[in-house]
Amino acid sequence: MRAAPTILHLDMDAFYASAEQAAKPSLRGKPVVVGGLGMRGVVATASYEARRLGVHSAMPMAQARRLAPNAAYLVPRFALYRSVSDQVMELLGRLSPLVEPLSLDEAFVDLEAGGVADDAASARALGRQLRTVIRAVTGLSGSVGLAGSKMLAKIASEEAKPDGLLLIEPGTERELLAPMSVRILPGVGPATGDHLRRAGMTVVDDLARAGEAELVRLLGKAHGVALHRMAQGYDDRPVVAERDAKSVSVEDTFDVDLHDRVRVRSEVERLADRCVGRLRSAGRSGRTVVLKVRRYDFSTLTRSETLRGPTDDPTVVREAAARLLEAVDTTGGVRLLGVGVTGLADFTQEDLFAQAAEAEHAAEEAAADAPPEAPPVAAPETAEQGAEQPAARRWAAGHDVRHETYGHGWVQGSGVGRVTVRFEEPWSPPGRVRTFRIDDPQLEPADPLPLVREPPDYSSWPASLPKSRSGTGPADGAESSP
DNA sequence: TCTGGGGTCCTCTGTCAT
DNA sequence: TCTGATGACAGAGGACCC
Repeated sequence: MRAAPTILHLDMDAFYASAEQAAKPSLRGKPVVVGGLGMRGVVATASYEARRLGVHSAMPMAQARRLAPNAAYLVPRFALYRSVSDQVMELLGRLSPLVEPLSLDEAFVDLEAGGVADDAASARALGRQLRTVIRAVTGLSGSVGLAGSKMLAKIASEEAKPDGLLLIEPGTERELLAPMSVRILPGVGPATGDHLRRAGMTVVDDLARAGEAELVRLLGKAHGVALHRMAQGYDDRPVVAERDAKSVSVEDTFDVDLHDRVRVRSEVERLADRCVGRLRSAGRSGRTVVLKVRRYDFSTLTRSETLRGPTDDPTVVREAAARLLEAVDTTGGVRLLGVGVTGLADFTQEDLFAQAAEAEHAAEEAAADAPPEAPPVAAPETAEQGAEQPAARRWAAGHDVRHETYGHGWVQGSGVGRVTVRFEEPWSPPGRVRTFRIDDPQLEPADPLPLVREPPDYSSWPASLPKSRSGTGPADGAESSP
């Protein structure tokens, strides 16, 4: 364990939902739910207002609608979230060369490697400044955890949420963790939590007292040893700045189970092409092709095939996926299909058979591609509007539009040949709603606007702010230490 | 209530070579 | 030649995370 709080964990608060509220003044203070709007969608993020109504991440969207019928339901806009995330990561990068992003809204920073904080007071001051700067630059709030390890920094930011900062003083870890639920520890999900509960262990202290041998007996070597160490507050995992992807995969859940074997096969080929597209745009190739099938009863199986060398050839991946599908019984219906590639490499080594096969297939493909393929039952993110609208003019809920007369707005809803738009910008007061025909020529899709029109100049931060300043920071949120 | 999508890591089992 | 131990690897599945 380290002697000073040298790891910072930043977690943006209800990130997707907060970004939507920042972009859409009329949604501020109101319940907002972001997620898949199809019949089988789930909640990605709920605003704190929606959480108070019982809506939470991973909840089926149908259930969320029952709990919060008046909430705004929006599809995710990853382009917007990514641009905000880039701003935040750039700020973190000024603190240290070692920044480990966990997702768009979360990251670890090794403050020791950055040499920006040498004691608890300066770490706390830095965390406070960071929250202030992030709010000024992005318009959003984030919570900061400071501790001597990744695990504890993450627990600290979790405890600080929303919009807070928590520093765990070195030496207090064990005492702090002892009464917490075992579920607070990384790697303890519903299954392991249940397993431990049946063995009479519900809080972290139970694990620390149980001893390593008992946890290994219950959970296996790797998990048991790691959990026992973490239960005592030990975690020496380093902050890793660059992580290479180990697999690439795509999958689709269908609004209605697929029964037609021919259709299943064509979907697998489509997914294989999409997967290769992703693989190629990352400049990678892969050696093992994985097919994933979730059946009507939610049972999931995977089948994989390892090729003689890595490939980024769509024909090779398509054929491997098709071979794997042959071995799967799909009677009863298919709910989800996925195609992935693992064993990634930076080069390809096509075998001669595959290349020969590709040449053979070239002619067949030209013929097969001629008639347009039937569209999927529903693209998950546009399922709601999909049924009654032509593919060229889909207006997804929450997406930005521009109207020649009324300016910038966002789609509030659409259906029966009409689209309803609310005209407002992140810095305007709540705007008016107007309805148009879906093919109105004056209405165009638009790029998201930045959430802050004129962010203050923080280009010289953190050097521009005093390094050690404890107790005089802006009172913009909860702050504590245990 | 009825369960997304994109990942990572671990464990177990079977096969094959030594 | 047969047998068992061992390790590497592939394949499948489970759990977890955001």
